[in-house]
Amino acid sequence: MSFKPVDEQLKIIKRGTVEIVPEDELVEKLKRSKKENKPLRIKLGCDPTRPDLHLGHSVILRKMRQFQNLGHKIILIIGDFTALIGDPTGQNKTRPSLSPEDIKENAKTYLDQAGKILDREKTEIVYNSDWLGPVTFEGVIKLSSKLTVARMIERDDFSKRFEANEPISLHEFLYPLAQGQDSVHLKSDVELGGTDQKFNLLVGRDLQKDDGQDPQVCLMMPLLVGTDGSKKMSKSYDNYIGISEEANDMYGKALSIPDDLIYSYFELVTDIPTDELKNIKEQVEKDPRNTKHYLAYTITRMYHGEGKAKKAKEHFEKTVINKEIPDDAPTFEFDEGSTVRLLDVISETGFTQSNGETKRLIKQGGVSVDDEKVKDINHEITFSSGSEFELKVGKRKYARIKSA
RNA sequence: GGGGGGAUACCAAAGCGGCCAACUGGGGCAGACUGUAAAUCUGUUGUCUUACGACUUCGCAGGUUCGAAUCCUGCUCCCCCCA
Repeated sequence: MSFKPVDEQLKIIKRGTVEIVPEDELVEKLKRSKKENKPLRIKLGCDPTRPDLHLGHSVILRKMRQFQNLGHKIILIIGDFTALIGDPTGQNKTRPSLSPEDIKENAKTYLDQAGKILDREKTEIVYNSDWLGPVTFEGVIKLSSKLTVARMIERDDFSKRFEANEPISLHEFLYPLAQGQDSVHLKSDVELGGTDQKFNLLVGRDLQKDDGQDPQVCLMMPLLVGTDGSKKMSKSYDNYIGISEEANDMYGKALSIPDDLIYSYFELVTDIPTDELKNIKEQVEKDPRNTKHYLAYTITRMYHGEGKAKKAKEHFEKTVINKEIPDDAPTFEFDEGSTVRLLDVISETGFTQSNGETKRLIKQGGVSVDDEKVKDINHEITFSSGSEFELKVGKRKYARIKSA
């Protein structure tokens, strides 16, 4: 196959990147690749501890996909061995080690999800236990002699934890070495990672040099800011949009991001052509509301297709903007002629955790029947022949209740 | 090896014999508002009960006491300092 001209490739590669270390080496690698008609080896390590991928992960996976589209070889490392350590990056706690069974299960889930973004056929998948597993204790000692303690503890992750009197296990120091050893083993040309991975990626360069290899180029992508608009997108902050989420949730969550994130979301997580991004920038200024709807639509479309994306848009307009009951609200039936307390009706729907919570909701005006707020916790509903009510509990829970 | 400090609800962190279901902040939930599921403001945040109230909860197991998250004993886990 023939590769695109280097400058064209570079333009695609650089979309959204924060830093390429060093950029001129990347250019050299691309030139050589084109000249020799040999794809670059692009490496991404993934940690099989959190099987729920979200848009934050998609930033890097999409970059991998772009390399793939340019004809390069992408290699996905399932960090089944490194997961035994747990990447300390960005952590304020030691991660628990996982059992081999968990890791296997998680890796599968990971691949299923990553397959929504990557071309699975053209992706090489490797497990780093294959080469890290057989390393002897002697090998570990030799490897660990290549990094100093000073260099390790100057890292933010560690120094903060150290100052806060939080535990740092010795084995966590081995993580960057293990990850770097992956690069040596795979002879990678480029490794991708978030900006928080810079240290780990650079260790890979050092180890490769030490091994006499042409060192990898490190390409850092920004950490996507979550829907709260401040912290990085992460499951533990609950500010994420999962790539396996329902279309409706995806749409709604995308719409909840602050306006000043609209552009970067277009740049980092959508397939909008790079040339169109300029227009998007103008649109955001002129009409943030509709541009954000377009963003929500685009994201939903990428993972669920046009049809579901349109429905999600309608669903949002119907329930949130017009505050109507959605078509797919569940139905609950009660005996004809019976009189049931609202409290028990809600309990029946399973919308709340306890009666205490239900009462609280009612008192606070969070429950309405047929569009009318009910604030009396003793309110009763009589089901006569053919009666049917629309019940709304909290912001987003709807049900139809009727007699049967 | 020696010395010191700590374990409290989803998280962080007060409380140190009754006034504690437990201050406060974050988070969550709800209301108002809004183009929005954002921001902001307000309320709320153990279980059961219409309510009075009852019950379970402060690392684990016992004990002292009319009464313990608070005192004592043992156990488990964690952090710091010195060596």
